[in-house]
Amino acid sequence: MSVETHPDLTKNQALVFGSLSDAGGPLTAYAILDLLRDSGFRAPLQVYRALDKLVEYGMVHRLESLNAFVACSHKGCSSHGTAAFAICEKCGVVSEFTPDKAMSLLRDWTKSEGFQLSRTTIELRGTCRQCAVPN
Amino acid sequence: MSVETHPDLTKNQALVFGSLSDAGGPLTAYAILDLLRDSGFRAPLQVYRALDKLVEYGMVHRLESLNAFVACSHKGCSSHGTAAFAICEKCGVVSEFTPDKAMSLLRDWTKSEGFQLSRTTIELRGTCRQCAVPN
DNA sequence: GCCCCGGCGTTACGTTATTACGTATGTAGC
DNA sequence: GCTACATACGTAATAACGTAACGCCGGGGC
Repeated sequence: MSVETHPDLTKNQALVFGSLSDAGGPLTAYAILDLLRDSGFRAPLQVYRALDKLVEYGMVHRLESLNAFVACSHKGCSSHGTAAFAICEKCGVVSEFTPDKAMSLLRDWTKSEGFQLSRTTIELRGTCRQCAVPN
Repeated sequence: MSVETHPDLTKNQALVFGSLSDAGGPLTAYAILDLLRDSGFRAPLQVYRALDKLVEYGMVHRLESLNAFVACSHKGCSSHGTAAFAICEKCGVVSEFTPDKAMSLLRDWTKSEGFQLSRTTIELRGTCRQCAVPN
């Protein structure tokens, strides 16, 4: 169904990724830990180690302003640019998108400054269309 | 020397802002607490309360990816757009800039989605010109 | 067999942030 | 003056987030 996209996951990595996929939204590391207690998880480090790898593989993103993690919304997580996130402060829904043009402008700035970019965080906080009171 | 820019700060707010200004770079809340023990600070909450106000006034920015705070680099903190930050992972230097064009594109996205934007986080991690090995 | 390495499990600890409660001070209305 | 209210403050306790250090295990290369 999905193209081959990631280096085979270990059991723990698969469990953590499964939790995030099933959740369909952001989870904190400790929330994941609680979800996986029945699967044998006992300590935060088990979660963090798996998350580190999943982030490295690009299958999971870290939301810095939430101290939480979310499964990448791209099917199969094939190659794609830097992700940005819109986070609704009312309902908690997170929308991922790929602001290529904006990134290009940010990269222009880094080039002019001689700054070697390794990672970009773009997070928008606000209210989603559903939650914006319509009347 | 500086134009009138902020609603008079309370003693604690002034102390915290002074610490950040003097530091010339990011500090964590607990680092500020340690700096201000001699001034009578005893508990984290004293720092966090002051920081909340300073951020609200736009005089201090929170760096989400660092869990730290930095004084706004605009003199007098007069009106300005959303700030972005380039953080050198080698030397820790933080450069603030105002990516108006990129923000405009991000706002285009929010408008098309009906997302009401309240706050934007843009943080670039990488290596600054000084720290990039030149040979 | 032997070594190395990546992943794993566990304990303990460090760091960051908040909840809850009570006190002090200023100001507006009466 | 007095009350009512809002804002700031002080303190203690605790919650939430993240990491260091240790040792074990299993698989691959030689």
